[in-house]
Amino acid sequence: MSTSADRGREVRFRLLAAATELIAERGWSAVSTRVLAERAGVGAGLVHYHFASLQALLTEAAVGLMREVAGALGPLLEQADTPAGALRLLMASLDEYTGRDPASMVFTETYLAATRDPALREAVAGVVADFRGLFATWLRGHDIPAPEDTATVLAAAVDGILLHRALDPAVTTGAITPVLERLVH
Amino acid sequence: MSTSADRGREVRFRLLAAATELIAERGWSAVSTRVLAERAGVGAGLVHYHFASLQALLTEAAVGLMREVAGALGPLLEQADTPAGALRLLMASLDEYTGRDPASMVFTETYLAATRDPALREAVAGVVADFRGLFATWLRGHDIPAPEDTATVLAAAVDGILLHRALDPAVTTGAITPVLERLVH
Amino acid sequence: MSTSADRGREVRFRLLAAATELIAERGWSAVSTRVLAERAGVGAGLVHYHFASLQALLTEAAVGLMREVAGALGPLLEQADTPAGALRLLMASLDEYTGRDPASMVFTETYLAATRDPALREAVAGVVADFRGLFATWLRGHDIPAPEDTATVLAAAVDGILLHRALDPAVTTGAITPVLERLVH
Amino acid sequence: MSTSADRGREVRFRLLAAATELIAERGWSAVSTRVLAERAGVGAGLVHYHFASLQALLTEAAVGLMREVAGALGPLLEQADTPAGALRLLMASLDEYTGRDPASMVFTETYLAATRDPALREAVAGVVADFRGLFATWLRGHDIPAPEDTATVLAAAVDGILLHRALDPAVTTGAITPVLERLVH
DNA sequence: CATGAATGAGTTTTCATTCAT
DNA sequence: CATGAATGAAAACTCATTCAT
Repeated sequence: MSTSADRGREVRFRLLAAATELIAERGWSAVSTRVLAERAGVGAGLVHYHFASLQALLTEAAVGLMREVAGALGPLLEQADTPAGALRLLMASLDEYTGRDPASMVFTETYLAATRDPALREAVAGVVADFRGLFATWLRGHDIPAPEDTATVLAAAVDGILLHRALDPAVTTGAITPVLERLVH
Repeated sequence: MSTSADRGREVRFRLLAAATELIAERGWSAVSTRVLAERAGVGAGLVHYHFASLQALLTEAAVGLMREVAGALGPLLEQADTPAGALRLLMASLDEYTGRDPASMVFTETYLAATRDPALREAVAGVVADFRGLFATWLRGHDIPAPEDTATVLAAAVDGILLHRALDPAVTTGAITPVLERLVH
Repeated sequence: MSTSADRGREVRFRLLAAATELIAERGWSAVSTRVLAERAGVGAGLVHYHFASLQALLTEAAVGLMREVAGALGPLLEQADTPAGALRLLMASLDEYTGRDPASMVFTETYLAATRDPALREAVAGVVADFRGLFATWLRGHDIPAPEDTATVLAAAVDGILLHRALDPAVTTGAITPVLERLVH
Repeated sequence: MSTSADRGREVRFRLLAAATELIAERGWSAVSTRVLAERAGVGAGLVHYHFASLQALLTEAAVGLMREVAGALGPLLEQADTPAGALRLLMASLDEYTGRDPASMVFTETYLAATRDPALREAVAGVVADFRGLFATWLRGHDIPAPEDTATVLAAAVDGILLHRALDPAVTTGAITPVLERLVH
């Protein structure tokens, strides 16, 4: 019933949520403590009360979101019978992401920020490795040659597609899926 | 003979060169006029003398570099006989880019900056469209089905690979090329 | 038996000990409640529970240490037979202080802080007056002319030496003692 | 006639003057950019335009003042015929400093700050070494035994006296001079 | 007696841009 | 064509203190 600790948790949560929104809207390096606190509806001083630094807060928020999104691959693969089916399910789920939606933007922003922050890079690399590993295991179980490398290409293609779709909405899964299916025959 | 105008051109050029370096090193939004002028070896006031704004300078520099790099596709395709051969040449040229080198960084930085700057987006979209168009035409001439969409996938894959390779150097063209060849039989 | 009150005393003591450490390490005005509580191993809120203000805590800690150090003069003088002997004992005890050790730093930090805090100044002036008075009485008993003023000069010299020794370790008691002996024949 | 550069020099000068005032009034670590700019009557942004950091500005100001004050020893010694005479002149000039006046405060504040800033320490140590060296040379020329060590003691005594006089105005040169004369017989 | 979340003003520093020369 | 001083807002971060629990 300790309302004090509860309020603390609530504030932390709101800050993390505001962080993902703002990374998407303004870009990683344009998220300021001021706007962050304002968006979260808390006092500006609380940012550094709950987090060691702004970077630490952004990192926790971004990696959390990435893990959540990438974690959807597991259930998705369980529903698939054939590689082509899995690919179609993956592409279907990709339709939720326009390349300019919050989640897509956070992915790319974080990839880029990771280039300049070793701690962040390690965390992000972990998420990507998990995604690739899970996919590769499934592909091997379905007799796809070079399953590791195929997973690597598919993971990269997914992010590349989001990157390009942010510039050009004509990059649709409808057009792309038939081409990508060639990868899993 | 107009030494004065020549010096002006020289300063402009040096500023543009410094801009691409710094976008790569520090990230698009962390390039400041002071550092820019220092790197170019000119007075700080000159930035706004030669360019309307810092953003305008960054845009001109980044798009210029992108056009230059993407323009290498033409000569490359002229050397190729078969689609698989073209892919191998493309991958070979990709080995120059580690994902963390200046050119790669400028590409990703600019993709992201373009998300938030309409003028920049249009310019970048143009570069990408040219790349895709050139590639698609070539693929059509070599009887690849769905040449446009194949070019789209390949262009996206290339950028996705650079993005992932920045995080994990194990993403090598050696591993990836055989998989990508499936896209072009 | 009152464990609760005992714990309170213990916390007070730990805070005071942490305060002298931190005044020495960081300087009087750079001691913050957060670091203080951390060093003492107690919650941050306790600082203001046990002390009226941070300044009050620092004052109590610093003056306590000064009184302790200055109080060593009494026993020292009891061991001395001649003025020169007393001086040599004083200089020998001065060798414990390098000018950059915790006690020396607290002395100088507190002298300076006292300049701007009347309550602190009074307390510090009392400590110095006691030191001078004790020394002067002893000097008078040993037929040194102008015992008060001699004590004043010696007390000032001691602090001046610590101040200079912090900058230049070559200011050793070995070199200085023969000169200071001239003050007491 | 370049008013622009002149104004720059003027601003630099005013900032340095304001710095010594404020170090004396508030203490080294309590001088903030805001108050500094306000006192100097310039915009707050100018502090970091003209100086690399606040510490650099404080250092330049303090060391400049110390050199100026310590430099007065030379002319003073030229006026003196005997060691006792030199001491009396030194003490007379010391009467300008009450221990709580700007110059005295800057000296002690800077000694203390030098403890925690290597660059500052070196600069301050240089000033003190010059003072001691000049004095020692003069003492040697007047047949004082152990001239170096005597100069060391006198320099330390002078600063110690200022330190104690800040706490207790009763520490007058009138009382002290006769005692110190014993050092130069 | 103790906790730790919250506050709001404070800190140094960096910035793009303007403008007089 | 070029300089560099100036501006004013914004950045991240720290702080002593209060207070509900």
